[in-house]
Amino acid sequence: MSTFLSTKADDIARVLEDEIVGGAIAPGTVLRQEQLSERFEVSRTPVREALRRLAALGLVSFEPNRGVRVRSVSATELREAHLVRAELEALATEVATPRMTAADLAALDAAEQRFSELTLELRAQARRGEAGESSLFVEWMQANYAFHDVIYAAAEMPLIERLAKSARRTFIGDRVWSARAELDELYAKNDLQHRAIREAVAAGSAAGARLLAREHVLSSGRLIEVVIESLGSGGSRDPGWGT
Amino acid sequence: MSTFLSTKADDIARVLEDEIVGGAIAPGTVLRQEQLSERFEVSRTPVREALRRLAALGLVSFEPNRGVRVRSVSATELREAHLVRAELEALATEVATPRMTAADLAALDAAEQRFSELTLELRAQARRGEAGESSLFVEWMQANYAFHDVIYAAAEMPLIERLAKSARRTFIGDRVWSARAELDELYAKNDLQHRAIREAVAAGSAAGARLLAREHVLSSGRLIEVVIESLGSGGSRDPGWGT
DNA sequence: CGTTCTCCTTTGGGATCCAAGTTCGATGTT
DNA sequence: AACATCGAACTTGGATCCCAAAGGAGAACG
Repeated sequence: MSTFLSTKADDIARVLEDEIVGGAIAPGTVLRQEQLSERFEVSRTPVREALRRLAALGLVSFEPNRGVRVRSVSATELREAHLVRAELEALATEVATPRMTAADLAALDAAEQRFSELTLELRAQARRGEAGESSLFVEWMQANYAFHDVIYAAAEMPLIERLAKSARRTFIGDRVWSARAELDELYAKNDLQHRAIREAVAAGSAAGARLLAREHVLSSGRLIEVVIESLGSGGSRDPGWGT
Repeated sequence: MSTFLSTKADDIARVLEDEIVGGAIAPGTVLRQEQLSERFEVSRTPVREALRRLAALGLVSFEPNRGVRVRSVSATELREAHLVRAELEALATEVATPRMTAADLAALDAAEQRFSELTLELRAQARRGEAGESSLFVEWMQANYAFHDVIYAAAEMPLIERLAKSARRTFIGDRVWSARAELDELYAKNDLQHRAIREAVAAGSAAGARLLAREHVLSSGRLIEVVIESLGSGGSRDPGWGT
């Protein structure tokens, strides 16, 4: 009955990690050690350990004697991340297909339904040409991830799961993007691809599911690029580099 | 004229990283903070930061209040790592092919020649049934990696390079393995595959090179499994888990 | 208008110190 | 002999205080 142990450094790292990948902390932000130690009510020691971990994960970059900066992802990095994710998800999907249980399939359906609903909302907004609230977009992305998570879980490949998830970054933050009507068909396509994957998995076609997953990730990469582009010059500069 | 800056934590992390992936520090070893701080002549503070980084890279596992342990890779983890590497290298090779310059190709040839020589040595040893010195095996693996590194460099995909390299672990350490004659053909095959990849790249066949790279990594994964197996019960226990 | 030269902030790191968790051997019990 | 218990000796996680050195923002100066 050991109370689930964890060090403060780990706790802090987890919180910051969520905030960074979730976009709550904007790329380019400089993280001050003292400020963090106040916020988490700890000394600088565990804070610095947590920051080291984030640096190793590639989320922040250490600039010796200058501080730690939240890395921003450039367009090319984003493209590369999607290429990588496409391959990894393709593999995970292939492996997962023959392993899917009825329960897994049900979970997949639930995730897909949620995703489908959010997609409809998003499309409605896009068609009306409203300035989108990014919160909806973020929710949509998370529902998307939830769908893929079911597959990862079924694949039972911890390494691949870790790597693929580390290639997921919210690059949107809390910026508002002006939804353009042309996005509508891209959203619709995304949803259809999920269904196709679902059916291929249900049919037990590992090879088919694999190809579909690959295409899906690539195409969702293109979607992201269009969205980013539609953000205008919202991208923060800095060819962030570091540890 | 900034003298190339780096923190002690980073230096320590790099050294330990090399020693762990290179097998100089055996899996399962517990790293004592005080001992490390003596060795590197620093206080415990930067040592702990370095360890956090290694933990984030998955090289060691933190066990709160117990210390850090060098993770050992299980057979299934090894298999997974090779599956992942196969996909990533396939992608990298595909991307690299149209980008290869004459200089890159020359570098590839040089790496291949070195690899080829070591392969011959290794095969001779294996055929004679001698107990192999693991140093030769390690050298051979490194030459192998050098070959692939040329391709990574040409692909210019930093993320993929980082991920793929993190999936490389020397699992052999400095244990001695009894080379078995049956390994001979596997070694030979490995070398032939390198040549095939080289030729496909030279011919500018991205798709061909991709397929060859994938097959090659998978087959070299099988080779590793056989070698490991031939090590007998040399594997250290511990379903290493952690941060 | 460009160049130094301050002063201030922040970081990297050392030295102590302490509470809490772990290890392990000694002891006692059945 | 097998087992449970207890208490020291180690280690770790972390706090605190300290200090040198590296940037950064202005001010002073040419």
